[in-house]
Amino acid sequence: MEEKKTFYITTPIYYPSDKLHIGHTYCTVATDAIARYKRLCGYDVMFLTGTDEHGQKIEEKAKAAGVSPQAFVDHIVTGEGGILDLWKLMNISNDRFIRTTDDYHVEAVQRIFKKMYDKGDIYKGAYKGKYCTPCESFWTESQLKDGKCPDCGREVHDAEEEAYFFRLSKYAKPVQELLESGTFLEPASRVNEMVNNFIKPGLEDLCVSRTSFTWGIPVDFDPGHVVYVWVDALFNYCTAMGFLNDKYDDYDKYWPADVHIVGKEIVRFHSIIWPAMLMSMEMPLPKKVYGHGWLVIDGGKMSKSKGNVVDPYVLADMFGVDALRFFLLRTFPFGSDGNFSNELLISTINTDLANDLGNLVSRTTAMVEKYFGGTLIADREADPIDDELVEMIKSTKGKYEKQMDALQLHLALEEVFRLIQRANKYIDECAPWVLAKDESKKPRLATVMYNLLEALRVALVMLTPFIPQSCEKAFAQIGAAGEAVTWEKTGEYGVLPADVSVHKGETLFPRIDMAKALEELEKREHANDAPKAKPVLPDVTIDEFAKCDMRVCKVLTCEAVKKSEKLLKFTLDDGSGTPRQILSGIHKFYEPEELVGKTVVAILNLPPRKMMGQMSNGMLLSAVREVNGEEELHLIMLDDSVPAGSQLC
RNA sequence: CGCGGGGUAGAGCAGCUGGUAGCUCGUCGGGCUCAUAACCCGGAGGUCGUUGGUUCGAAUCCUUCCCCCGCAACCA
Repeated sequence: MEEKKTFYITTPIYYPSDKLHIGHTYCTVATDAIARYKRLCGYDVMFLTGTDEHGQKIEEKAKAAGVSPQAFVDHIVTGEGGILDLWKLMNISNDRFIRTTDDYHVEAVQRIFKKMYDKGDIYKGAYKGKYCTPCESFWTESQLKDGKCPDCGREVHDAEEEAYFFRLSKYAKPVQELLESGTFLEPASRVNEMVNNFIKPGLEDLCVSRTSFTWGIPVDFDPGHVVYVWVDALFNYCTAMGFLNDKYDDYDKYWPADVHIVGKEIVRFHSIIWPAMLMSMEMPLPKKVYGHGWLVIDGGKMSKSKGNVVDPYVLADMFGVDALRFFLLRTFPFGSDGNFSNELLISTINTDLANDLGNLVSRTTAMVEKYFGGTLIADREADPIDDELVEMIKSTKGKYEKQMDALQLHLALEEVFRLIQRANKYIDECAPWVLAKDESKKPRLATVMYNLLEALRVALVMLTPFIPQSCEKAFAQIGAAGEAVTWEKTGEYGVLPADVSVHKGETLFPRIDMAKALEELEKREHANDAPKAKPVLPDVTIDEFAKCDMRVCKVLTCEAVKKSEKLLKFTLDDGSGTPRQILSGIHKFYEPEELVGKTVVAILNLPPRKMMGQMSNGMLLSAVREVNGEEELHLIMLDDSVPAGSQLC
C-alpha cells in the first residue's frame, strides 16, 4: 500500500488567562480550513492545537480568583463555554489537543531542558543585570533606554539572581540566514521586522528559568527553578507527537511541521527562538512559520481595556457557525490586519452566502423540480453559450489550488465566487423559463440545468474546507454524492449522472435583516454587563479611615504627559504654599485645559510614585463605576468656594 | 530621525517587476421573473496623503514633510 503524504499543521497554543475572543477564533478557523483542504487533497493530516497553561500571569489570576492554578486553567479550558467547547462549536477538526500541564509534556520538557544543559547550550549563570519589577523582566545594560526599562520606561535596579541561560547568541547567524534565505517566515514583510529589530542589534543569551514564581515546569535537577514559559510552550509542537515521551508515537511520521500558523505578535518567538532551540537540539526545523494579521476594530487593537472584545459565541449563535467561519476567511487578507465590524459581517453573509451561493442553489433546484419533477432527462443539446461556464468548471480548481497552497485563503474563495457569479449570469443568458415553455426545447433546458448543477458541485467541493456543514446539506440538495464530491473530480466536467435528481431543501443561508440583527447584537452584548453594584468592602475603623489625609486642592496647571495615552500631569495648590505634582490616568475622560482652576480632592500621604518618568505625590479622587464593561469616571470636583487645604473628614 | 506596516471613488480594499486607475458594498438607471425583494446589464463618483525629482510617460522608482496603526508599557 502506498503511504499517503503527511501534512502537519499547528495553531499556537493559547494562553488561558481569559476567555478566547474572535481573534483566536480567526486563527483557529483559518488553520482548520487549511487542514481540511489538505485532507481533501488526500494528505495524511495532523492538525494540532492546545493551551499554554503555565506562567506567572496565570498564577496571579488564580490567586485572585481564590483557586489553584490548575483549577483555574481547567475551568477555562474544559469548563462550560470554555476553549474546548468553543472549538467544538466552531467545528474545528483538530486531531489532537495538547495542554502544557499534561504529564507527558512536563516530563518531556524536563528532558529537553536537561539535554540542552548537558550539551552546554543552557548554562547556569549569575544574573547580574537590571531588573524591572513591574515588567518582571531582566535587561542588559545595552538594552536599556536612557538607563530605563525599554519596555515601560520605568526605573530598573541591579539584580543578581541565579538563572539558566540559553545560548541564543550562538545561533544568531544561522537564524538570520534561515530568515533571509527563503520561505521559512511568511509573509515576507515580517522578515525585515525580525532581522532589523532583534537580530541586527545583537541577540543576547536568553534567560530560560525563573525563580520568582512556581507555576511552571520545574527544572528537575535544580529545585526552585521553573522553565521559562516559551521553552515550555514551543516544544509542545514536538511533545504532542511523542517526542521524548511515551504518550504518542508519531514524531518520526509528522515532524518537522509543515507550517506553524501564528499571530504576528509571537512571530519573534517562532522565527528566532524556536529555530535556535531546535538547532541546539539538532532537530529538523519546521518548514514554515506563517504570521497572520489581526482583527482590529476601528483601526485599533482589540483589547479588554478598550471594552471592544468580540465574543465568537454570540456571533456563531446569531448567524451560524459556517457563516462566521466563512466571513472571517473570505473578508480579510490572511497576512495583514483586517478591520472587523458587525456590519461587514452581515453584509458579507448576505451578499456571498445568501444572494450568490444560497440563492443559486435555491433557484437551480427549484427549476429542476418545476420543469423536470426533480429528475433530469438524459437528452442533451449543447450551445456555444455554455462554453465559458464549462471552461470555468474545469479551470477554477487550478486557480483555487494555487491560492490555497500559498495560504491566500481569501483569494481562493474569490476564485470560487467568480464561478458562482458566472453561473448566476448563465441563468440570465439562457433564460430557462423561456425554454420551459417549448416542449421541443427540453433537451436544451436539461443541458442548462445540468451545467448549473455541475458548477455548483465543483464550487461546493472547494467550499467544503470553509463551510463543511452547509456544503453537506447543499450536496444533498443538488444530488451530488460519493465520487462526485471528491477532489479528483473537481476539475472535471460531466461527473454528475445525466439523470441526476435534486431535492430542494431548507434555505441554506437566510438573508439577515441588518437593522434588526444589529439591534439584537447590541442587546446581547449589553445583557451581561448591566452596571454592577459592587459589594460594600469590609469594615474599617474610624482610626484607619483617619489615616488617609485627603484635602481640597486647586488645579494650577494641567498638561498631558508625552507619549502617554492616559496620564495627565497636575500642579496643585494644596494649601501648603508649595505646589504639589500629581499624575492621574484620566486623559481618556478629560482634556487638560478644562481642568485648570477646578477645585478637586486628593489624598496626599500616599508614597510618591514614578510614572512614565515623572513623580506623582498623591492621587486625585474620582467617582468610578463600570457600565457595559467599560469604566466610567468622574473626577470629584467641589464648589470653587471651598478653600484649598481644607481637610476631608 | 527607534523599527515595521499603512494613507487609492461615500465605506472596505486590490493594483506598486512604470504606459493617465480596478474590485466588493452603497448609490442612480435599465432588464428579467426561475430564485432567499434575490439575479443580470449599464451610469455617476478618484488631481491614487504632501513636496520635489528621474522618465517620452509614475498610484507604481527616488526625495521632503504630514497623518494613522502596531512593536509598547504607563491606568497612583
